[in-house]
Amino acid sequence: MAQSNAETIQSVADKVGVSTTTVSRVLNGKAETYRISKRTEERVLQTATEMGYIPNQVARGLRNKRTNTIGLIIPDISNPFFSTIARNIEINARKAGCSTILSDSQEDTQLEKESLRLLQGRKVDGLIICPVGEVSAHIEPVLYKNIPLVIIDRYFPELDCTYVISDNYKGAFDAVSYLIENNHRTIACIQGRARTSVNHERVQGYRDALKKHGLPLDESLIIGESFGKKNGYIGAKILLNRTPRPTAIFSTSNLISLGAMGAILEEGLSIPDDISMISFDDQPYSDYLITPMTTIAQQTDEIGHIAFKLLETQINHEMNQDMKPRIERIVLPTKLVIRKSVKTLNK
Amino acid sequence: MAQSNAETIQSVADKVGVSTTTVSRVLNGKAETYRISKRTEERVLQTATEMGYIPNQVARGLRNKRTNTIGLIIPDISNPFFSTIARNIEINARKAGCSTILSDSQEDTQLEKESLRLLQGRKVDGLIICPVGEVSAHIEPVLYKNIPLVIIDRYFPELDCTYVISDNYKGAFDAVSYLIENNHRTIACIQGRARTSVNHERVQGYRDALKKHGLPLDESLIIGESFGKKNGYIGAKILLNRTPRPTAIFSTSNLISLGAMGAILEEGLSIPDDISMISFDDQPYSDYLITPMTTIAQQTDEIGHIAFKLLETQINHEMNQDMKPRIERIVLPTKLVIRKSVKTLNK
DNA sequence: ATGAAAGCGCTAACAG
DNA sequence: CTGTTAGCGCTTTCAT
Repeated sequence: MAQSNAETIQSVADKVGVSTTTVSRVLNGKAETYRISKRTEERVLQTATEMGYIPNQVARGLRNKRTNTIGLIIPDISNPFFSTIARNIEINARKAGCSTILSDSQEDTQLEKESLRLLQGRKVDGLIICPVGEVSAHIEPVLYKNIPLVIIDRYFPELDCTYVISDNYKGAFDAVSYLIENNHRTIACIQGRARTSVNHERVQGYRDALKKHGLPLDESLIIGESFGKKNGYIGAKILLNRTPRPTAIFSTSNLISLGAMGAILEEGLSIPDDISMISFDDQPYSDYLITPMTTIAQQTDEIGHIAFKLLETQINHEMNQDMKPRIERIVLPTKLVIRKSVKTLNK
Repeated sequence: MAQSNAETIQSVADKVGVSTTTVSRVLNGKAETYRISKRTEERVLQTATEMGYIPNQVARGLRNKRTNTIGLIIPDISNPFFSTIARNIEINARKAGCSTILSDSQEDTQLEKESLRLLQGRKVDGLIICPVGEVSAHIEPVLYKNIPLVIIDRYFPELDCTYVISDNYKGAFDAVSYLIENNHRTIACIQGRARTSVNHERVQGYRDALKKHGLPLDESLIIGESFGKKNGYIGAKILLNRTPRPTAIFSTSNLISLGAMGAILEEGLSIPDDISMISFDDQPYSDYLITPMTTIAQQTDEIGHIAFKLLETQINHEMNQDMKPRIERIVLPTKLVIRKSVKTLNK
């Protein structure tokens, strides 16, 4: 290994002239418990520092059956929505003395499955997964094995598992209601990956908002198949060439919106004069877009923070052989951030 | 551990009725080498699969002195510039059978130092660091210990170490030259974190472009102290209230630009009519900003890809006790992406 | 107040 | 063609 000549507890013990047991005890702060003399303790501590001794966590992990490591599976870490969550998870994990192994599933269930196996092999103490989200069968075994697990962003109704998500239904409902209140009647929806909870709930919020306000539902106004930029572009292209053209687009992700903006500009149209837009996911740049974007903001910081705390709880229960902590289902409220991308139409 | 009751190589061996050695050999694809009977091989393989056996990588790591793990230290994983790089590193690492331990240093040298220690304790096979970048003393020991290391984005002239960076000097030089060619004469520069190579070179590119075109250098037009959004806001605020007002701002990062845009809008000014802007870092949204931003694009995908490949080379040399591979200094060209944020002034 | 020895799960040297 | 044994670096039981 790169660090093959690294110091070991043995080399420290040799230098001080004590046993490895003593060194281990001192280094783990158990000098008191084992009534090790102050003098010995100090010498061990000092020698370890002098030698630049760094405990081998791999060996500790093997021995202790606890690696102080968590696994994090994310569909696309380059998406700022996910990277913000990842950041918060990592920062909280580290504060708790945990390292984070990152795995980008590239929105591919097969890769997600492999990651799961990989991380189990690495004996992570727990897992936080933002699943691709169409199927959950490969995640069930994790549950059976009692590996602490928290799911974020996309959940599975059929899976009895702690999760932290946004209130996607209400977020969408609020967004579309806002469009309707501004007298929009032909409202399109560019959806993301079908058969994910996130998409399902956002589209359901869209449907129900129309219904609640007594508007007809035109299924052909719901279009799209992924949360990516390209899908937004294609979706908007199609929608813009419909007659009558929708007066507003509800976009179910930040990247979809970017793609849709591309299409709208390309068609020589402007937001909100020719078409209004409202988008899921607030971003640092939302204020500075050609038309400052009215968005549904999610509490990304909180998602990461809460997810780790819940995982930590599970891990501690597991280690202490306590009975399993209760399954938590955290749904965080979203917030409508009104900017300039929605025009008030005449009645 | 969460997975305390997981299958081991022993339980597989027991079930098949062979020794652990045989199981290990089969599972590591060495059945041929050790001339293990086809029948035994098949039974081992099948039994392992049936039992859902997953090799314990912690134990393997300890035994093999190779963990198939790399450490990645990044100053802010929520910044899309870094998260794109991280994504490419993770994807390439995984292809090579390596897991990535992520550490967010939060632009804090002290945390970076701690991460370094942590990752060494975890016996990573190699490290990719995007350093905070002001000092390098804490990184030197890594080099002494012959731990494979690749530095990205920000490097240290005094450190004899492989790195992958962008041609920041030329990028900045090109950007400012472009402004000058468009007849700008009072050009401000909002800089990032002082005493980082990235900042130094970008500012130097700025200076030299002015010089080359025979323009005077006004030090008071160089302002700022971090790569963050807030710094951009403050910097622009100050610059806009100068008389005469600069006609253009060269912004040294994507986040600085966002902050600067905020200040410009707040002052009721418009880009590029009242003030031109050119910014380092191309982003998916650059096209859709209030004024589509003219940028210096870096090859973020390549940075991650190359960094991992170079690290892999070092790791393999290290493992084979070959002589050390040569230190590589990769400087990737940047590209000027012209959009609408720079106005051509009258001569 | 301290140490010897066993063992976490795995691989490799050596032995047949 | 297969198995026995030692040992990676650490913690902990048991012993003194």
